[in-house]
Formats: sequence, C-alpha cells, structure tokens
Amino acid sequence: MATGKAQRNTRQRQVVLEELKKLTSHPTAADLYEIARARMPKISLGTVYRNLELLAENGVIQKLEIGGSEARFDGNPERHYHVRCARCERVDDVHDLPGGFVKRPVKHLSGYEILGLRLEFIGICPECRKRSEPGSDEVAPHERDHTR
Amino acid sequence: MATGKAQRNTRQRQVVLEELKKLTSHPTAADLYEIARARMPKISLGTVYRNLELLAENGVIQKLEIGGSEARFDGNPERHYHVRCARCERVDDVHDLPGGFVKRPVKHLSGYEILGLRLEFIGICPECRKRSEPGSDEVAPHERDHTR
DNA sequence: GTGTATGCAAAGCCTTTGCAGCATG
DNA sequence: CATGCTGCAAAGGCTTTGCATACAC
Repeated sequence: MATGKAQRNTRQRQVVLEELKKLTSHPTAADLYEIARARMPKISLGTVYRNLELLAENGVIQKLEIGGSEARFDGNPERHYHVRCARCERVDDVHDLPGGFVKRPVKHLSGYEILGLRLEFIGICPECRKRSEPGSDEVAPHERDHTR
Repeated sequence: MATGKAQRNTRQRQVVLEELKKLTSHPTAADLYEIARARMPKISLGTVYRNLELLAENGVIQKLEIGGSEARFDGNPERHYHVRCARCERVDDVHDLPGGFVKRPVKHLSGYEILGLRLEFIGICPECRKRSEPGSDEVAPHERDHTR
C-alpha cells in the first residue's frame, strides 16, 4: 500500500482539531471557522475546509453528510449514529440505541459487495418539543414523513 | 389540515414525472433536464427543479439526499432503501434486505421524539467489481471505511 | 532548503429565485 | 380570466482551487 506524503502539524491544523474535539455539537465548517478565528484571527475559511477534509481522510474525525445542505463534523471518530432535529437542524449523538438495532454485517445486497451503511434518525429535539404549544397540532411541511 | 392551493397539471410537470417513472436509475435533476429536453426542447432547468420539489412534497416521487453532492430522485414513492456504489456513484434499490434488518419503530432516542430514519448502504456495484483486476488490492481513498 | 500548508480571492457547482409573459382550469 | 406556472437569467450558499508566500521538518 502506498505511503501518503508527509503531513505537517501546522498550528492551524492543531487549532481546528482541538476546537472540534471540545465540542459535541457537530459544527459546520463555518462554525469552526468562527471558533478558530477567536484563537487565530488570520486563519482562512479555505484552510479550515482543507484541514477538516484531511483530518477526516485520516480517520481522526468524522465528516457527517447528513440531511441538510452543510456538512457537519464530529470530533469523535468512533462509530456511532446521529439524530437530527427536523425543526432546528440540531444534531446529537445517539447513545441509547437498542442493541442489535441493525443486523450487522450484511455482505451482499442487490449484487453489491457491501462496505458499510449510513444510518441517521430524524426527530424532534427536547427543546423544540417544549417550544411547541400544547394543543397545537400544526406540522411543519418538512416534518411530514421521514420514515421512507 | 390545511388544503394546499390548487396545482395545475402542466405539460412540463407531466413530462418530468413520466420520464422519472420510466427510470430506475435514480437520476439527478440535471439528468432529467436532459431527458425532458428531448421531448420538450424549451423546458428550463429551473422548471425541472421546481417540479421535482413539488412532486416530492406531494409524495408522488422521492427526493434522495444520499451521500454525494447532487440530489437524486426516485419515481417509486414506496418506502425502500438504496445502495450507492463507492466507485461510480451509481444508486440502486435494495430488494433483498433481510426481513427485520432494522427494528422498527423506535419512539424515543436521546430525548428526541423519533419521526423516522434514513438508511443507505455503501458498496461496490457488480460492474465496478468486474472492472477491478484480480490480484489488485489497491483501495481508493474514499472506500476506506464506510461502516461508521 | 524542500515542499507542504496557508491566506486571499476567485471560481465552481448545485440549487433557488425574481420577473414578465403564458396557459391551465 | 384569475393565478399558478414557465423560461430566462441572475443570484445564493457551500465548497474547492490557483497562486504567491510562509513555515514545518
């Protein structure tokens, strides 16, 4: 297997990684850019993107391409699943998934050799549930059906 | 529940829907634009986007926001899962998923009220498997780990 | 010193939107 | 004949990239 080319441990890369590891909020690249700027005012958004991509490729962090337009990043590289709030777009880790929720592993499906799967839950977060007035049964259009 | 406003059955909408229903290839909006143009040279990309969005909201088709940059559309509105090829980005339906692969339903997770889930598989399609020379154990960077 | 990484800014890609005219119901 | 829909084109949002310079090793 080919050895990748030498990567340098720049201050920018350290800052991005450190700040991401502090958070459990699954920030976007723009979020991390703002946070990193507090410590390093001249860091550029492009650098943040480049480093997040690189760290994800190295398996040090995870890039979550979850529903919604922006990618989010997770400082925890361990396998775990996520829930996204259909109202506020908040993303949380799922810690209480019933054991064996998914039967793993599946080796073949529809002629494909299966490498992995992506699973995410959609729901309403505690905050947003509190916020909805009792008695109101209005449903935002985008909440209509997430089960398919 | 509020009644939506009257929607018209335009020729553009018919063409987009008909062409999508003919396909099992999960085309992108741009794909459908090209296909629709064969029948209706003046149709615009904006119109294709607007109609796909509307048809998906009506539950007539599905919008798949699967890994990768572009949204894909599925003329089959029934619930089913998809496999994406990590090499060629092809997307297929999964017809042979073991029964009870996912335990449903889950009502609550991490304080969220769960509305649904998104599940997709990543693998190597039959074509791409055939294409890889036997004996080669090179692995494309993006295939590294899709299991987390 | 060599070559990777950065900052800056421009470009790229997919998608959405404003608007005036058209065509459906 | 009212108004939802269209084509066109421009704008928007997120991400990537070209380039000259800086800095890690």
